[in-house]
Amino acid sequence: MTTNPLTTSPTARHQAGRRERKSDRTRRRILDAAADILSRKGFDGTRVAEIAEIAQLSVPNVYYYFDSREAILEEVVNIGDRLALDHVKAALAALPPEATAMDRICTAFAAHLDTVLKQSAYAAAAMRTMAQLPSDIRARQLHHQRESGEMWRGLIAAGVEAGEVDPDLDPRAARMFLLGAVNWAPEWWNPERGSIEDTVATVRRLVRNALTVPTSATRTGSPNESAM
Amino acid sequence: MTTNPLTTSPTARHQAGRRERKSDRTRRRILDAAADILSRKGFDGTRVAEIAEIAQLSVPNVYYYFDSREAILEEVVNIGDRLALDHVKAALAALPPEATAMDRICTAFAAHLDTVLKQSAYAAAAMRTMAQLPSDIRARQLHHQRESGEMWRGLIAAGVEAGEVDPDLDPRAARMFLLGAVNWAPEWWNPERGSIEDTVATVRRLVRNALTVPTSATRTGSPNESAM
DNA sequence: GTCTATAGGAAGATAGAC
DNA sequence: GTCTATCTTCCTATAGAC
Repeated sequence: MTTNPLTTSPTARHQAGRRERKSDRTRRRILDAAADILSRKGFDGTRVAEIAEIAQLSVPNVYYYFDSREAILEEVVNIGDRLALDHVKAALAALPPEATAMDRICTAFAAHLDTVLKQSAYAAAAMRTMAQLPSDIRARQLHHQRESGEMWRGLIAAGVEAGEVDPDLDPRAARMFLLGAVNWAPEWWNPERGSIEDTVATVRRLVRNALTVPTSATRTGSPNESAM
Repeated sequence: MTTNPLTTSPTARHQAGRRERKSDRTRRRILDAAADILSRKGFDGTRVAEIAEIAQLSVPNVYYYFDSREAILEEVVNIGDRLALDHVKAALAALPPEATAMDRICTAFAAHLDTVLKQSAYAAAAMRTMAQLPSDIRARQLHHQRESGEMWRGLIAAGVEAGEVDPDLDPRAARMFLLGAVNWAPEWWNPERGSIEDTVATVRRLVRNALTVPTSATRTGSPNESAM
């Protein structure tokens, strides 16, 4: 979970342990810079001149490595999507077989939060700019979104089947609300106000509470008691 | 809660029930268009030409009403912030005196969600572009943010004091996670996949579950069991 | 109040020398 | 591979007629 997130980049020619060529490192500096800006300023706010400045090269030099501004941003988003999914899958795979469905759900959200906060500006950028992407880029990443969607859906469904998740919750809405909670974190999280570990621990507890079947004693009336 | 959100706009000359002049209506069309685009495309993605197109007037005409593009967007954000806070306060004021601290918290989040989803593109725009705003605009809205911050902090604190909110949760992180969940909703919510009322009901239940002191039976180990 | 025409400048992208 | 110089397009904003 602490390995270099880009050794598995779609563009990496040589995989395992092989030392990057200078060209690859420059290309990567560009992507790193773009991911950083994209996650902070959004799609239209990400300027090639600023990417070049942070990556410490000239604007034309950026175009030596990429065909267009959009091509850079599309690759950032693709890497981010993949990274987020891979980290969640890796965290799930590391769980002992006796882990409950709820353990798996909490671990998945915790891993996703860890990714967008610490592991990868790419993932943060991908999550925070989804709606802003031009339609052609969105279309090309659709199959990828579907894969993540199915994973999250499956996790929650397993929890419901096991009787560990509150069956009165709309599974889709609950899933999206919790993903939103986590995807929004880069907006407010500040290392000076609390460590990543504490924040991740909070989200674990919050998710577990939120999804667990409540004891009737603590509830007042039906879920729809007052519509607003 | 269904009154026109802009009769209380900072720029409205005549308040209560007085009919708007044509000039005010045009001004408002511009703001409406800007709010819509801003909430979808972010600060840098909002173009004056597109505002003009949606508001059905020419670009120079927009500049007859506003000094600059930034002036439009700043007013949208200010209105949005105010609207969101006012709607939450109104919902809280409408609660019966016997409402518990947890009732108040759920009602507040429900009202906020209702605002960003249904009542106001202004509120959605304000919430979703906070981090993208130029620093001068951010500075001018800071006092406003503080007022909301204090309200939310107070609601949670009251819940903890009343013994209704899980004291093991970090209050700030929990508050920000739940606000994120709600602010993120415009990204995925779709009227065809579920009504606003159902979605609001889900968030009520989710928030109540998330913050309620859990029964020890449903927990496994300490909150920090596995650090990831 | 609303428009057509246009100034002025920023940003994406390319040419071509080194 | 990297740069300086430049082209082109798009966008903010203004001038000035109606």
